[in-house]
Amino acid sequence: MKPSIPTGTRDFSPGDVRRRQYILKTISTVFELYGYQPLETPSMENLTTLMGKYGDEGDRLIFKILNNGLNNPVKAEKTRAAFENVLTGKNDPNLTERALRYDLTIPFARYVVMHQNDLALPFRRYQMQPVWRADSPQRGRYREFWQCDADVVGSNSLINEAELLAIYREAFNRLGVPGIQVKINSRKILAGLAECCGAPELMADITVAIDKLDKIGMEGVEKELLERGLTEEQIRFITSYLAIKGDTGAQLAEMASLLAGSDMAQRGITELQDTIALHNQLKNKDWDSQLVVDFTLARGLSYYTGIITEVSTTAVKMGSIGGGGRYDDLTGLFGLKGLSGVGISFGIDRIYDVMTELNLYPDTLATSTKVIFVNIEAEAAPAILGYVARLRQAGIASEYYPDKAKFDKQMKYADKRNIPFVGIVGSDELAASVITLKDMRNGEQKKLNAAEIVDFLSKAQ
RNA sequence: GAGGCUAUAGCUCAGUUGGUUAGAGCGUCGGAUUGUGGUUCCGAAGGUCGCGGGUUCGAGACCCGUUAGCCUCCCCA
Repeated sequence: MKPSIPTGTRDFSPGDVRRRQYILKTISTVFELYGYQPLETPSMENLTTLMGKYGDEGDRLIFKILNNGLNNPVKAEKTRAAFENVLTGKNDPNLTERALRYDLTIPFARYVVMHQNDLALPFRRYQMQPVWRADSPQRGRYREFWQCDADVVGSNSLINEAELLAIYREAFNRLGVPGIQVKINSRKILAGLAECCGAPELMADITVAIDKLDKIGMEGVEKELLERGLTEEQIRFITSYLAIKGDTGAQLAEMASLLAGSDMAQRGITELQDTIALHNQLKNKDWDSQLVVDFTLARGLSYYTGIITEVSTTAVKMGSIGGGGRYDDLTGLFGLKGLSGVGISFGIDRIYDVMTELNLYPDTLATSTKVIFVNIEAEAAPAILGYVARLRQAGIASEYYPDKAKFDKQMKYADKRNIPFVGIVGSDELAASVITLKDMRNGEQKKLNAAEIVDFLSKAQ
């Protein structure tokens, strides 16, 4: 049988894992700097927790888990009825009642409601775990991928928004990803647009269409709006909305006058202005990313209500590598009303792909073991095991090639593993109680005793 | 859900209008070299040409079906 892995998943070899851990470590360090605490939730949730939270398309993409014990003859009738139910496109708990998590936000909301009595609000948490989507894979899209979320619940302050934007910029600055654009918009402005053109019920259709502006152009957007049931007059209004350009201040002022008829939109504009002003107090001059207002930014998830944000890079052709926003009543879905939240997410797999394509990792990630002792003289085993024990005690990663093999083969092994030093203890060295230490990068060799080798390798790069 | 492309050695791929026994590079193993890696040189192993059917004297190639993978749209990180 030819081994394979499911579509849209991948193996990560040792070097890959080091690169991914570097990304995760960099981001978690920034999260911690901003006071966020780690959280983990189960890979699977009850299906009822997830269904209906991500829109129709989202529901379709949830990976469901088949119940165990379906072959139980006692339940055969129920199971058959459940299967009929599923054939009509519904879910049935007699067939499936659990699913793999689709994102980290809904499980977090579920967690907050379940642990509300133990939490000190406002509660800031970060979470770095895989999520699963039953989507058909393509470039930058996987069925299993990692997200890295930071959310805060129990605070309405825009300081949170301003800080989360700062987290994006700080993290991508530390990772050294070029061409980063952090785009922001407000759901309230989008709602105001729908309101002002007299089609509040078509807000979703309008946002989906205008979100594609940079992809399909103004004509494409107009065509799509028409198909989605907007009138010519409404489309003209949306066109004038999309035509607003210039620097941030001017754009916001112009938008305020265009959407003068909507209180909702005015609130959204004020929130954007305030968020940017707060962010400007926090920002670091060294960050070379851009914070840009983008009125076409929509974002799919239906639960957002305030500021929304999305991150992309101009350096590589790739979809968004992060996104987030405010959701006023997320926990309300689970019975806890009046708790507002705001959060962001880093798409680790896309960030990893971008950084791999641009080769943005520090060289130091490659090294692991510092010295390997070759196995050429069986009698030397006790002495060498003593050496590696001392080296490890001193914090130096050391190995002893476990099998007696040809010298040549062991040297090739050390070379392939990129191990910088090789320790040689044959009969001569054993008799003299020394180690011949070879630096694989320049070929130089020297004889050291046990104390000297610990000292030397502690200092050696 | 709609459309396009691909499937040949462990990996990446070549294979001429259909013509003898299926090719390369990389990797693996052995040797040059039983106490010295990277660079060389020699040799070896490794194939149901995705699967099933059809056309043909003859199919890796052409046709039909099927499965899987990749890509685009939709949507998303």
